[in-house]
Amino acid sequence: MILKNQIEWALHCCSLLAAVPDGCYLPTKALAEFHGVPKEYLSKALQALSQAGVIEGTLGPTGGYRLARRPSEITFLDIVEAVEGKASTFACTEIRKANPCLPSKTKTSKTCAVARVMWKADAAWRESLKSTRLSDLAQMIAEDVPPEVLAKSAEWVAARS
Amino acid sequence: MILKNQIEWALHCCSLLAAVPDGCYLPTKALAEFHGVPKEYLSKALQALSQAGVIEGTLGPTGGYRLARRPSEITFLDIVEAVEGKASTFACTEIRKANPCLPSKTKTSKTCAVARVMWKADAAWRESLKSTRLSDLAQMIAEDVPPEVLAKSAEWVAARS
DNA sequence: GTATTAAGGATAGTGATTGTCCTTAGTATA
DNA sequence: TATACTAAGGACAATCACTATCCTTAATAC
Ligand code: SF4
Ligand code: SF4
Repeated sequence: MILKNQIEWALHCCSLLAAVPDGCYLPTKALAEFHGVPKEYLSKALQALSQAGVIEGTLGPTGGYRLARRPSEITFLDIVEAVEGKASTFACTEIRKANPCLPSKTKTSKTCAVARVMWKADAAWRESLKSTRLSDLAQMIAEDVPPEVLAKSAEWVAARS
Repeated sequence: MILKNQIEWALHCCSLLAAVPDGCYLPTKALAEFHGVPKEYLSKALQALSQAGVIEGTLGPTGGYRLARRPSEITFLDIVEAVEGKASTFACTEIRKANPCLPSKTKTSKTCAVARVMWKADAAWRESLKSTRLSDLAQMIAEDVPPEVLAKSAEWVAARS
């Protein structure tokens, strides 16, 4: 079980979109080039983000994408769920129904204990993702990346917005 | 992204193995029949659990599996990691390396901020799984399932141990 | 009108999950 | 000792989700 690689792409793209000047848009082409990933496929992830209302796109030359909200109002969970979906990572196939000791007049009791525990863990994962915002990420990156690289990247983005 | 169905099987099997009388073993055949899943494939999950030291098997007639430790010393995490592996659910392909503004003399700084956040969420998920033990599950099930079904199941298991 | 863009449908290629079959070796019982 | 039963595990094939590419359509700026 592993998250799709689009998750990594989406997170990085949102991080980069946070550097786009106000009122401007950054096209898919630039995002794909910056990260060295296929433009066509990255487009699918961006479409998912757009549908989820995390980013918004506009057409034409000068078109592209920008964040739909301020970085402080976008969480990792928003991005992950846009690409990966909101469904729980644990799927229950109700194998308890096969229990030979279960009378056929099954009163379909509430969801079983196993599923409840797994769903609780899933919720803990999502809660953790929800606790980090895009603005927090920008701050972490600012501490990691040398200022000159950061400035150059911002310039690179601005030139294509 | 979704957990493999063997996770559900493994959890249920461990739950059932907790009902095996002391010194006895329950064979794969019985576990598969009880849950209505293919015996051959379930066997793979049980082998993984065995290798992880969660359960232990023995050969011959009267052979089968039993828990390797007391239910209070087996957590959901033990079972999930035995089947699903210990690797993080987030894989980083280092796409930041493609950044055109990054000088080639990359000093491979520490793992990036994005990965750190994702790994932290992964850790929260595992921590939640770790907090529930097999003995807790038995208690939850005892509250959910009618006593007569519970007794009949225990009888069913004992007859095949 | 032309160039550029997002949106999205259609369709392969790839790889992991799922499932089956078979062999090998250890164990209990008669 | 012979037999029946078991776990362990290797070798596949089938299925399905993920990855990737290509193409069409519609909106926008110039
Ligand atoms: S017992 Fe729980 S996890 Fe198992 S099949 Fe039933 S609902 Fe699903
Ligand atoms: S920035 Fe982090 S998540 Fe992105 S490629 Fe680099 S290490 Fe991986």
